[in-house]
Amino acid sequence: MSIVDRKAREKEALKALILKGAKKLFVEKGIEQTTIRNIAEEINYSVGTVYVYFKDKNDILHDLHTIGFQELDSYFMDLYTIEDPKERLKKMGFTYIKFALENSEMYDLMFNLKAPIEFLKESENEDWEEGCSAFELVKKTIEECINKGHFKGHSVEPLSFMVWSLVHGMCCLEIHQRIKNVNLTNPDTILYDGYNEYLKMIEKL
Amino acid sequence: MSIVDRKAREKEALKALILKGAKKLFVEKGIEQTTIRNIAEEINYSVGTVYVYFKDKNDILHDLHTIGFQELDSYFMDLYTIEDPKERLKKMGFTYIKFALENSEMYDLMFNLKAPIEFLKESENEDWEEGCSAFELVKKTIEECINKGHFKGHSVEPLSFMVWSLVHGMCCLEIHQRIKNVNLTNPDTILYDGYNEYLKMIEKL
DNA sequence: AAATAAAATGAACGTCGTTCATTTTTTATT
DNA sequence: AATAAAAAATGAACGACGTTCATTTTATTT
Repeated sequence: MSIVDRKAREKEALKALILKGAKKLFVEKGIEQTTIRNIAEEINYSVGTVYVYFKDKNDILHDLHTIGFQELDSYFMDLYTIEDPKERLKKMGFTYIKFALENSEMYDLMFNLKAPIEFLKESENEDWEEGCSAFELVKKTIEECINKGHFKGHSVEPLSFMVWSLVHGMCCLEIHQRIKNVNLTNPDTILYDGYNEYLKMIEKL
Repeated sequence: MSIVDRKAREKEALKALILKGAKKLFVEKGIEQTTIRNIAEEINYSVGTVYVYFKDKNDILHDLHTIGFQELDSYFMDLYTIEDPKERLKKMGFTYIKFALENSEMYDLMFNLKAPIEFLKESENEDWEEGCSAFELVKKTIEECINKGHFKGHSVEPLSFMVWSLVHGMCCLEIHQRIKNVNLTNPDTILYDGYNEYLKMIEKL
């Protein structure tokens, strides 16, 4: 079975190569501007080959969105050492924003674009695993806070949704260039200033 | 000059007709799925005619995004009768979410899509007027709250940005189908529940 | 009625995602 | 080692996209 195994490995390797090339172009020139032909050319394969390994463009985008969540997880790694849940929640917001700014195309793909969700529907997949586990992390942290006596009068899920929305909203306004085009007294620090308001808010909850 | 005037009126009328047809199709089948050919067919004109009245697709999208802000303004009308600024801020969040849910394609165009911002850049326009005046409304309301003694320790602009981000984030997660695909105990009421957390938070600030 | 100006047209261009008959390469059999 | 069978890779071709512009149609002026 060694040949069969090698074939399987090679298939995986080429699939990974396509994804690697796609991601490079996404970061370089944006998702919208990246075509299947670009990707094929980037890795020196024909257009048809891409379609041997991926059903369609949504398939590629879905796989890349999964990779994005793995990268977000790696950003979150440092958080696990923080004992105090409230401190962890604060830092989580910072890390989340940091990820979004440093990987804006991937962030858009993960949380805004239709492609990954459409792919889930087409493949009749149960639910959005990547989003689920990410949200679980927020919920778990907030639940710990509540267990420690914080956030009196709040419910875990709705509050988690609100906190997620808050940082997500800041990231979206930033990467979609909606805040730098609004007249601000300090446009360069607004994200940092907004995050500080978030910290103050957490303390008051 | 009556003929010149009539010609000008007719030009405006046809431009409005194109925008009307475009908006109808946007709502019906989504912005991504709407083509210039569709729009031309919808209003019984040729493709070329659309390009006589609009520079390109971004031009149409920018004009529609402006119309969207006018519609958002009409949603906000009721708010002006509310004397208490904190009450107004609360209702503003509700109205904002209501608009986003009832006009999700327009909302996406106004606050997420690249087209309107790209059009601004190409036309070397000063800044994003529509976004500015909308943000001014939030800032003004929050400033009134601060003047009345609320939100101690917070600054107007950063807090305005945070509040905007909060409701914007909830709207984005909803219209991009990211919350209904996350395992929730009450997926149907999460937006309402999240908004209630927002109300509680406002009270604690 | 003829000449001029303005408006509308749709064929054509290059590019997109996608398909699939064909070719090339690899593996299995004799 | 030669041949047959299977697997992998290919790229021309299709329909649709945004966009352009020489041409035709309509409206206005002379």
